[in-house]
Amino acid sequence: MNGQTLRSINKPQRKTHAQRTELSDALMLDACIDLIIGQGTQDTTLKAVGEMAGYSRGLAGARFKSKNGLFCFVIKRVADQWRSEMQKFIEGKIGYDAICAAIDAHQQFCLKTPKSFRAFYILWFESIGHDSEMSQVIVGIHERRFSDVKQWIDLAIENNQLSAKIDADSAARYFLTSMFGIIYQWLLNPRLEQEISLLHKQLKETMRVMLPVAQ
Amino acid sequence: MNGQTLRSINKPQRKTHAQRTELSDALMLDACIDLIIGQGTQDTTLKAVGEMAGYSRGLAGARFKSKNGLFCFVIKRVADQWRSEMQKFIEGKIGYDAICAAIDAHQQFCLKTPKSFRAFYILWFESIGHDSEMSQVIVGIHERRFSDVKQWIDLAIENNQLSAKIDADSAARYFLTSMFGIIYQWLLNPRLEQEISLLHKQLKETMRVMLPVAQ
DNA sequence: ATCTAATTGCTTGTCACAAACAAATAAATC
DNA sequence: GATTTATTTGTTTGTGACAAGCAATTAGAT
Repeated sequence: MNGQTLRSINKPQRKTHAQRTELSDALMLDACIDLIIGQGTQDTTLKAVGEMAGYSRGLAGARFKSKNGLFCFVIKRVADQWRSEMQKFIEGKIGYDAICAAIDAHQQFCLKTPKSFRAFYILWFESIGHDSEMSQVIVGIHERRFSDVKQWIDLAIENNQLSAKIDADSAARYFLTSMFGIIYQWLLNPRLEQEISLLHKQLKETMRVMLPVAQ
Repeated sequence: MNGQTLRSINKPQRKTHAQRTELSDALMLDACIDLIIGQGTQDTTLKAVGEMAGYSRGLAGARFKSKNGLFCFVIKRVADQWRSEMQKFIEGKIGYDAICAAIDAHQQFCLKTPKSFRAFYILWFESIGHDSEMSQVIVGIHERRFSDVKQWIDLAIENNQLSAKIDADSAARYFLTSMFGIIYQWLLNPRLEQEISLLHKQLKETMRVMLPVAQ
């Protein structure tokens, strides 16, 4: 972005409707992430999001129907964006390699600390307390991730890289569970970089034990 | 409780001031937990808590100053209650035994699913999104737990039960991190009892590897 | 191409309701 | 009986939600 945030760019005239919504969506996404990080979800208001994005107090509400709707939008957008970043780390890897790559990717994200990553997981963990649409979105993403990881393991077993005795289901679940534990620690105190990096390393070792090679 | 909830017991007359607040505190605690479980924290209002406890709409606010204040109270109360329950499982155990006992205790709680346990962790994870007093309380409890676990390990090393090479700090951190991962999974879907029980078992095995015996 | 009608983005006005606080009442303590 | 403490009631402020209106873009007809 070169120091210049999206928000500060003046919008030229004559836009198509699609461009208009695309722009305002992006600006409000940006504003919402900043607000969540800066003052928490509780104090992030629809009004503030709209105005910080350079629009009226009402736009965020009109676009997303509700505060939960806005947060759902944020989660979906960041999840998509994040998933495609993740693909670069994984490439064609499977089995233990893929898992290590996923761990590395996450660690990179934690260190770089893009605001969106942090806001995403704040919303993620918070959704536990609201029985809203957001929970559904979260559950969806969660299942998608689970089947990704499971497939990495299954493929490696088929490929004879990993032992056929492995229970891919429970290994995948254990992996995701541990990852969420680590992410929670990072949310709690992102400054403990060394400790978080060690946790990632320890998880790799655990997964190595849990995923013995064939024979 | 014998089917009869605290809330339904008629309060006899003439109580001391201490008894009065103790009673209303308990009733509101109970009501708040039920509301959190039933409709999430968002829709749990101070008014509803007061009235469900059998008082006026204003009492919860007057007693706890704010919604966050109420939630802090709930967290502190349940944490204390839960910690003393935990002590029964631990008794004098140290080292790996103590950790296994703690895992067993948690699993018991997950299975029995007392409402307070669930409400507690909902508030716990949710506090991540609010930069309020609650975060401080959570961090405090977290540090207390950490030093407990660390001490179990340190004592066992001093006692020559566990290898002196162990880094108690990082082992304790890894343990707590994994536990939170499991608890999050349980919050997400408490019905997966078998899977959760397996996760606990797997964590025991990991900790066994991470805590080698002396020699 | 150009004018008009319909659609869509965005703004403003308003209502309901919860949090927060002030002030009043009821009960216990001294 | 005076004072303190628990509980209730009254009021303010601000947010979410929605309805109605305005402004810009799009589509259709001539």
